[in-house]
Amino acid sequence: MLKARTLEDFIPNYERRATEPPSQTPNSLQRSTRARVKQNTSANLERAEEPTLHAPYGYALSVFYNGDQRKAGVKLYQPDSRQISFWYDTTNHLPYCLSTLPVSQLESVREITDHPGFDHFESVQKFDALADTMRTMTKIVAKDPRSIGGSVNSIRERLSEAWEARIRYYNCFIYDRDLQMGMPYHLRDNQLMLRECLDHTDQINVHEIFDEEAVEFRGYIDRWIQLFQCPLPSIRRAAVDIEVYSAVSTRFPDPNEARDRIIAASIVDSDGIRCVYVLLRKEEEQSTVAGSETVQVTYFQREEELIHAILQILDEYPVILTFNGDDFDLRYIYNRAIRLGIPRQNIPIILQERSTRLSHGIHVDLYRFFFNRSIQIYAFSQKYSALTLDSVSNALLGEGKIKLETPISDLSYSELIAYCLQDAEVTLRLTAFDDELVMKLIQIMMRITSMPMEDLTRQGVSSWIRNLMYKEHRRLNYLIPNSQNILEAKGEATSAATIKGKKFKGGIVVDPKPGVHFNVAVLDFASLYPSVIKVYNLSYETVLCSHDTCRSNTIPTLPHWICKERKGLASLIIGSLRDVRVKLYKQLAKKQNLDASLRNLYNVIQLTLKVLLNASYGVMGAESFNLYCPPLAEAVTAIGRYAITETVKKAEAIGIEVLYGDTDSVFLKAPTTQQISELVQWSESQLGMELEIDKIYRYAAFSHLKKNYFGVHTDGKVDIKGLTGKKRHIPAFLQKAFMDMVEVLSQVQSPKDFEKAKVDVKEIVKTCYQNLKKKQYPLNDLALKVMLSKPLHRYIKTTPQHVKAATLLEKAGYEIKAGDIIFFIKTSNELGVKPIQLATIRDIDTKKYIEYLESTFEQVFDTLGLEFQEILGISKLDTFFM
DNA sequence: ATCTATGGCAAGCCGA
DNA sequence: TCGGCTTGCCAT
Repeated sequence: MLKARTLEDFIPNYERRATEPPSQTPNSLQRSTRARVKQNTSANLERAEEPTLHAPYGYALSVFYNGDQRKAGVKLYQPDSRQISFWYDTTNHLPYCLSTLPVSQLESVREITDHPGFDHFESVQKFDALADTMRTMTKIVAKDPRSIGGSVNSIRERLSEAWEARIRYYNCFIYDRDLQMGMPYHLRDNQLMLRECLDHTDQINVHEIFDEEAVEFRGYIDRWIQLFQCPLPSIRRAAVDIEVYSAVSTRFPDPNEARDRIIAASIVDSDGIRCVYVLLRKEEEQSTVAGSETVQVTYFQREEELIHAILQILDEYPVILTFNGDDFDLRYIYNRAIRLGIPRQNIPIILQERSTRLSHGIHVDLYRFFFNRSIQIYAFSQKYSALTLDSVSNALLGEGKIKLETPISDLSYSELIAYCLQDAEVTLRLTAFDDELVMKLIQIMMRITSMPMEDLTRQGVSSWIRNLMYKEHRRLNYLIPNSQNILEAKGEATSAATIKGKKFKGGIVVDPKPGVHFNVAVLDFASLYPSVIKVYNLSYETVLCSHDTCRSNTIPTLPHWICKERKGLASLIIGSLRDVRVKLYKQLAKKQNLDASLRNLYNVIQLTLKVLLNASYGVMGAESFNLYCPPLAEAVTAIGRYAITETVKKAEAIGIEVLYGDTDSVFLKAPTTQQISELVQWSESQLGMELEIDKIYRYAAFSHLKKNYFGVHTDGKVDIKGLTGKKRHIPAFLQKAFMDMVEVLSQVQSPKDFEKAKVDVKEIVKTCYQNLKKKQYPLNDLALKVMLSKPLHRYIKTTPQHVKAATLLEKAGYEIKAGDIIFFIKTSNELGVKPIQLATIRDIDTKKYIEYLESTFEQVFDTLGLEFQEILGISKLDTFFM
């Protein structure tokens, strides 16, 4: 149980200091007093009542440092007033770093004691996990964060060795005060107090599910459940989008220059308010298009007025959503406002190097959030690949941007209004669909990682996991090691990677048995790597630990040993998160007797955990991760390889044919129920890991290639893995023909159905071939679509075809940047390619396309016993002379 | 200032 | 012409 240290036990952090002198901040949750951008009549936005003392709680969304007050501040979202309120630190927390030198010695270092920001020294005890010993260290406390680090004269630059000196101050504050981001707090005597809130815990029988676990582990489980069972507020928010006049339509307006006028802005909020502000571009012009019942349109004669109206909106909402507002919309608004002479202090926007923030509310740039690879892959199963508002919204909402035929600057007012409004509309809806899935995901992830909303939505998984781990270090009084300390103590990886250039060996892929197989069971380990980390007590401090007595506790195939004396932090954290996901929330999400909205919530929780867990092993092997530990990463994969090879051996030993396997799965040919359950039980008892049935294929087809197969579920749904026909970059006509074939194959019930299916497939390919020869496909369907992963000039070693095409585009005056998807066709001219914008149907190289058709279908024909050439009734020579 | 990992395939580039 | 290498996309 959690009784040893409950959430309340951490609150005295605040109470203990209640006797200290009151700060200059008033004793209440206060609203920002900067109401300088006064309400404009153009927008009919309801303004909530001033918060009263009877609405005394708010959800911690963000923490920042206020330089004037020299204090950390917290932005809280009050569900009652639906506004942001501010709380400033009353605990006198100060920035610091640590040194191994004793106070007595440091006192004579004048470079530090004379530093204008120096405050005092404190002798502290810290647990050094790498050495498994307590250490006496000196806390060097400063008056402000910049005195610790961030300038050339900072204290950390004057020390030969500084510890915990590169942690942002507001994060340090969060860790030390155990602030639970995303959780509700109320105020008592100007102290922040965590608000009690456990919803629906009666449905969770924690004791039963996690009965066998050790006390330490149970503590983690209980803490996670407390975070997840607390209600999530629906946050009042508005999406904002602007349009800028542009004289040259292919040029993107420069947000740093902000030379051109802002001609429209749209605001769509979570209460259904939809407004568009439009600039009248000719003197004395009258508004030409009226609003409607659902859209309020306001016309402005002067751009300054329009900008003031936007600034008011930015200051009004607790959360402002944009799509690429960091780099464009908010940056443009700021610079344009400056250019028009609006005083800096009247602009509630804070420009930073890579992000743009708001002084009052919280700016969430959804582009940054959806750009996150883990979010793309694990939360949204790679449903979108191009990182544009149009692509993301089409994939997730089934609705995209309005297609434009004319440049923005030539649109009529009504067209401009519709276009601009749609952008804000879909931006808001990206956070609203599926019962606010994205907002919930963000809030849950904030609770797990203790990160402010702005940082969480902008930073990647390594920073999420770093925050999670750091906070745990501080909670347990562990010294946070420097990257270099870990590397010195643990060394590099010892296993040789299969792929040249990689640092260590990864997962195993079992050679597939080619052919069509009926009744295939796919078994896999539920979150293999997190399970390995949990079961084998893996963490940077437990791998190759300092105890001689642990050296006998080795792991398969590696010389590494694992600590037997102490539980590893990563093992406890990742292991408990894994268990909470697999044993609790995945089950709850499936429980039919629960209310649909509750099931949905539980599903978001398990999805959020999935996102985090899937990245948890990867960061351990990433040099950029602050707790980078190569022996740990390779220990994880080595144990993973052991688990899967032993499983294959065991399956074969009990008479099951293993058709294929990849990293954490085995594909079994027609196993009996009894065989499966024997294997599952063996895994549980011998490996300590849960092997489960992932899916059953009516039939699956393999070629001789790894990571290339398709399987048809019992309900006819088809999985296609790795086959070219499914890849994003191949021409649409091929994708279409391939999907037609898949449809035919999904109908196959038994071996005898294949004869009919083969006839249909032949027909599909034949039609495709004839259309190609007759050049009957539109150019668009023939384009290859390849992403430019870096700027053109960075392609040094080779010049791939999409780079060739992009270069032609650039010469033709198009702006080309990294991340763009280049559409090009294969041509018979010397270069071999042309960007689609510059090509006509006459340019296409028919022979090349027939080759693509062949290679794409050949992957499947291999397994079905079909011949491409034979289908077309032509010889190789024919294709050659075409 | 920012960045999860390795294994595997198709296609094309490019130097020997 | 061959084979190693680069690139992009995908599997897990």
